[in-house]
Amino acid sequence: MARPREFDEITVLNAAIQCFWSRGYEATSVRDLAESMGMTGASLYNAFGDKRALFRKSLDRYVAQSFGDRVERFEHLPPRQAIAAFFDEIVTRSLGDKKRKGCMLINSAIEIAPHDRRFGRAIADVLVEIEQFFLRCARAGQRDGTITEAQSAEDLARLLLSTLLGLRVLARSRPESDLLYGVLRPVWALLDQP
Amino acid sequence: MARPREFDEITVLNAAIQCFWSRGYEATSVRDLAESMGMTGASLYNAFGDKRALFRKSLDRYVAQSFGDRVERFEHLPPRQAIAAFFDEIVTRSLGDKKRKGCMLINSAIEIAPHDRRFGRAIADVLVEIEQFFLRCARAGQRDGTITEAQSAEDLARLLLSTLLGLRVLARSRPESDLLYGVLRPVWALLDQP
DNA sequence: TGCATTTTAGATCGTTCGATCTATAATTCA
DNA sequence: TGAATTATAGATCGAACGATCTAAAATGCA
Repeated sequence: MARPREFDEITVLNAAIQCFWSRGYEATSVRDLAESMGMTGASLYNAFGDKRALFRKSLDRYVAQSFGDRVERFEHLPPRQAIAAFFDEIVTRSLGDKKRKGCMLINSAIEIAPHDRRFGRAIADVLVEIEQFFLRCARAGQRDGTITEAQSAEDLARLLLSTLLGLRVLARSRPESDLLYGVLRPVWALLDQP
Repeated sequence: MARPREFDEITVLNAAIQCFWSRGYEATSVRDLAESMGMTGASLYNAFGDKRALFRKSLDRYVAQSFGDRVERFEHLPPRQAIAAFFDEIVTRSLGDKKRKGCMLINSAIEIAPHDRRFGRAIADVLVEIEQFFLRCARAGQRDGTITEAQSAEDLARLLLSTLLGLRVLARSRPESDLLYGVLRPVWALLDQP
């Protein structure tokens, strides 16, 4: 039919993710994006619409890759272990995050969710998905006796979600091992209490 | 000596805080600021230096007003009550925050701390101050028997700091009463365990 | 009352922003 | 092979950006 694209959509989208992830939405210019993606501005607009649409596509892909993949890898573990593995990976990645990019989802929740209804809804929906992952773990753990029943599974899931967000923010400004593991120790004590 | 200023520094700084607080640093233009502060761009630059210096002054004043004032009001309470009052106020304010501005300190920790060494250090220092407030409360509560000794005061302070950040992020995208109080219930259970 | 000093208002600096235009190159289908 | 379609490159659009300049206005001190 027509001339084929010279770029690979996945490759250039990964480049866009890196831009938005490390600098945020406002501070990333279309010229930054075009250069990093190895294409001209015209091609970028032709392929993705506008800056906002490209950001949306980048964020969707980021979420699918990071959170979706993590759930997939851990969900089949024994529930108490799944929670531990999930947070261990978060802390390990945070401590190794030299550029302090943090989590693109949470960065976006702060920077643009409150100013854009569509993004706000999309991001809130992902937070609900994460909460529900924790809820499934908490319920299964309560059933098999590895997680306390002193607190409702719903509240435990809420605490774990809040802890995830707290760790991510903390790591962006104080990526200290003692601090991050220190946050988790009381949480583990709570999950494990009789 | 010279012509006196026509503006009140506190008044215009409060206006600047509102701008940066609701829109963030990058998305706030100097023209936005000048109009909200009721002065011309020239006066703004003459009085505050540049946009970055104005942001710094706004953030310092915000921190002194919000966190400093809160510590002052709660620090003399019985320690367990001080912690409860602190978080009750956070949740109440978050639920009543129609414009979802969140916390300017935490928004800044995400948006600019990683990209600016001076800001990063300043913001990290405030997070340390907050942690130390929680640490003083935890230690005093352990002494008077109102807070568990099953966890170290240091770890309890870290958990409370993380919970504060988590609640603030959560509230910005899902300001739901059940969710925020649900995060806190297991934390209270942890503090109160024998 | 003039001189020195500072703040004001308004225009404007050069740069960069997101976005688009034109023209050319590359492909499929008839 | 020619017509139709789409992607490319490079120039460029008007608007907005942070920041500055000039000149007028307002003060204290001599």
